[in-house]
Amino acid sequence: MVTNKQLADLIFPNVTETVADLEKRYPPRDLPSGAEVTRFAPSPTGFLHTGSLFTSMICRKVASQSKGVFYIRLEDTDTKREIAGSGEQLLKQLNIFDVNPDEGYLGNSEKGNYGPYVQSKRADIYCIVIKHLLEEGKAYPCFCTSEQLEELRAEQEKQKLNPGYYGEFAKCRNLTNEEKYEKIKNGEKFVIRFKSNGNHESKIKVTDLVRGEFEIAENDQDIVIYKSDGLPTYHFAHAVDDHFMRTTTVIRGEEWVASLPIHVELFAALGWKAPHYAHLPVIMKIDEETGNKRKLSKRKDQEAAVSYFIEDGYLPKSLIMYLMTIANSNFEEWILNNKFEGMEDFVFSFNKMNNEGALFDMGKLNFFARELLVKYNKEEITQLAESYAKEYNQKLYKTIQSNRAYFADIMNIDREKANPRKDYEKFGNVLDIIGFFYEEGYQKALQEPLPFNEKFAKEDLVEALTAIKEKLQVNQDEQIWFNDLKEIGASLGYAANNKEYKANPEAFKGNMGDLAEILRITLTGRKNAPNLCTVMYLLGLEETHRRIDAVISLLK
RNA sequence: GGUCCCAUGGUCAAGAGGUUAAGACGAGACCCUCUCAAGGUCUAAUCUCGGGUUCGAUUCCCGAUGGGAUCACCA
Repeated sequence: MVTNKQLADLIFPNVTETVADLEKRYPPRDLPSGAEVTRFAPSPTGFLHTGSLFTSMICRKVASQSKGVFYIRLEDTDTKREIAGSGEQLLKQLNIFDVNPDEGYLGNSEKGNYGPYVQSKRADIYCIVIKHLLEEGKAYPCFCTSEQLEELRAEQEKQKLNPGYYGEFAKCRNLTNEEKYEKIKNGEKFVIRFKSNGNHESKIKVTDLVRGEFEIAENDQDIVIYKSDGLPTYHFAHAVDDHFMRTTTVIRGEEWVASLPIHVELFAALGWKAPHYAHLPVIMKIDEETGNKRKLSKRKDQEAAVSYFIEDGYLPKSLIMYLMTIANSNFEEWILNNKFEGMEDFVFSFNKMNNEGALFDMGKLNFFARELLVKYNKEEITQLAESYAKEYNQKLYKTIQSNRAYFADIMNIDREKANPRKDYEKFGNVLDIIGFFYEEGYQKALQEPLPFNEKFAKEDLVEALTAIKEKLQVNQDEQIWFNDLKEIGASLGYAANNKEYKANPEAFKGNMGDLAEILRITLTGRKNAPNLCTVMYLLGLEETHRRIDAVISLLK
């Protein structure tokens, strides 16, 4: 007769510690009442996903506002999918968004008394708990091969039964201890399964901080908790880690709702109190092919990777701000009332969260991004652009370096005034906007046909430009400058007074708008630009004349 | 397909058994104006459908439809 204990000893001969020892090693946290312990638990399988940023941002917020703890745990139990270095990468990107852990995995090191915070280093802990389950007869080794499991699945599908390893289909469940003992002795490969007592026909009530209370079928699957590679599966690691790390609130993606019954049963079998759960909606996007909503996909959507926003020169805070509007429906009004400042004072609450996945709205992100960028003064915005460019945009960096003061002046156009321009939402496209200030961008514009108004003959254009070149001075004062231009215009037959022009357009060559447009196109190559007085001032008289000459010769 | 969740303008959404059904982004118009941006004023645009309960339903209930999530020795 082989007892559970003997079987457990055979499987884990070196495990001597007990669950009680673990309880002692990881005592309840000493925190003020109401403090929440949250965690972000990524797998090191790639770069930070926008949805993960969303989740971790909320974890950070919930812990902070309750004076609790937010920690990071690396879930690296899937050795096949692991990408080297991505754990560090994740951490670095979180840091860019100011989502920093209080404890846990920190790359090369870790901090806190509830570690290790990397699952692959916790094998001994999982084994202690599994051994305990084995001894209690709540888990058992399973020797089924993947082929056998596939066959089983195929058969179940044929019979339209729920697929999986449960009830009568859980063959290894019925093996006697002697048989199990024998197989293990013979070196047969095995996994360890949790023995479920659940009934798929009955329902359990679960409570979710976002979704409220709802019913869901009990788990009846004998899920794998210990893989043949000696590492635990997610479900088991979740129960063990979040128990011993004393997590109070598990905040994770909606994709986990379906496995909640497993987790509930696991916690109950272990005799532990389950944490609170908050399952967050997924951020979506309309699929161009099907027209349906779908999860933001790293492969298809650039905005699924936070690196996209970083590399395109968005202020990290603007993404966070936008994400917060998805997180809490009352945030947007709040932040508007607070003039886009003091986000950390906003009180997040789960019941202000919609449990439907929102469509990612680039337009709204851009709105926040512009509002944020407009707050910086000349030196700050230049500094920001410079440090972005240095790391992510060499072309912009060279442009800035060629004449930093000039770049600063350009960025400062109509900036330090009551109603500043809001030209930029990110630094990735500033060169598209201000390129004409530079020789390269200007030359590029000259390659295209210049968009002069067709009502003017070439001779008119040359005449106007010649007069401007002769008489118009650079001036910082917009009024003086514009009066000068008016005078020139009047002498050429352009109406200085628009009402007069409108009353009798035939009497004039055009109005001041027409004349200004001729100059504008000449200096910038385009019909839209910041006010011409400033453009001319920044370009300088010499460059202005050079450009006028260039266009005149182009016209001839 | 089974199970769970969800359904208000283009998007994010507030809302209550009786409302002129908020607000924000976006769009359009006008004003300002050397163009653009900004700013100001204004406009258009929403309760998926069918039953039931009720004096009255967009709101509560049921069903349909649609959408989302999930069904691994992945997390």
